[in-house]
Amino acid sequence: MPFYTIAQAAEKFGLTAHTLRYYDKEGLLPFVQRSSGGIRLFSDGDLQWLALLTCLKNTGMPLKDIRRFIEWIKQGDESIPQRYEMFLEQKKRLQSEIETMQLYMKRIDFKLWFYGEAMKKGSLAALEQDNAFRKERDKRMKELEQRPVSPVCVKQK
Amino acid sequence: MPFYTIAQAAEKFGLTAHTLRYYDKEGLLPFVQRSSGGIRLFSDGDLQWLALLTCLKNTGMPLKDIRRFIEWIKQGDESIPQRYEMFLEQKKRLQSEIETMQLYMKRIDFKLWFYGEAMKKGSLAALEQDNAFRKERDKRMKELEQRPVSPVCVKQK
DNA sequence: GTACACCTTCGAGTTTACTCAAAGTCAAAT
DNA sequence: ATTTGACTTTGAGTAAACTCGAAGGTGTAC
Repeated sequence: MPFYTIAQAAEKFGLTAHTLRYYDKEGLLPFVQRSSGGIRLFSDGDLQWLALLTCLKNTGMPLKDIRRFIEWIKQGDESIPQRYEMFLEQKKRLQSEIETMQLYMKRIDFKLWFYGEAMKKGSLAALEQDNAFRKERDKRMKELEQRPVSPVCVKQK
Repeated sequence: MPFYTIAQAAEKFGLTAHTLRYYDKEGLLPFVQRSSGGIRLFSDGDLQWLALLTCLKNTGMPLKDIRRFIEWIKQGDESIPQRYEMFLEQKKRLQSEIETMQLYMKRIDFKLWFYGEAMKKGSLAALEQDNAFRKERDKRMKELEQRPVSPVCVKQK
């Protein structure tokens, strides 16, 4: 089966048909064909493109930068260095994002430990009585970085 | 020095004073004291709280969920299990986020390799001529996962 | 004592990426 | 042939998190 409907394509990437039509309107799906009746036909190549699109979008690239990338593709070979550069930047951004996420993970693990101890004791006041706990807590807190979070790009759902 | 101004506090977390005032208005800074003249005084404890706030926010928690967490804190000991549960969920979410980011990294590395090869050859048409390249490309493309993009929460900047 | 940066509140505006409603069209099944 | 349900377009509306401007108070340096 060579083609997918908009709903099938959307489903494969956790999007809605609405969203794909929006992307199309915004010029982000430049290669999708139409049937004689005007219905969008998503080929395997289009799904590959969608995989790349969602990769870029979900790693923090704004839709307008993706549009610029499409312009570069349309320009052909002369824009290859710009495209390389773009992916290099995106890699850097993603690397620093992952590192930041790992620091956040440590903070969340700390709170899990903290509330786990609190549940054992039954109350926060009781925890504060415990010298051994306070010492351990201070030690663990010191290991948490207080970092000035650079261009972080995680969004709320 | 026991207190920081709003601008100093903002700077430590890569925010603006405007944003901190917005957070305060939204009830997200419930413990910040004021001077006799009404000026916000950020203590070390407040900075700790800001570190946690930015951690939760930047790992995808909406401000309204953070507000709910504040309500739990105000309720005292009886809400400790809910708070533990909240951090457990946040940990799961962050883990899956990091895994997804690592998959995206593979896709970006693939494109870097691809455009790197293209730059060596000088044109995409020339690349397509090269049997060895096509074989290697197909092999690498097969290793890219096409799907697992569940509740991803990275945002554009 | 006045300049000046920084603080205040309030409320309106912006950005980004959707998200949906309405009204109509297409294609397969009965 | 009609019905069903997924598809189409246009254009308006929404949500979240800021972001800014206006008008005015505060406090320290010269």
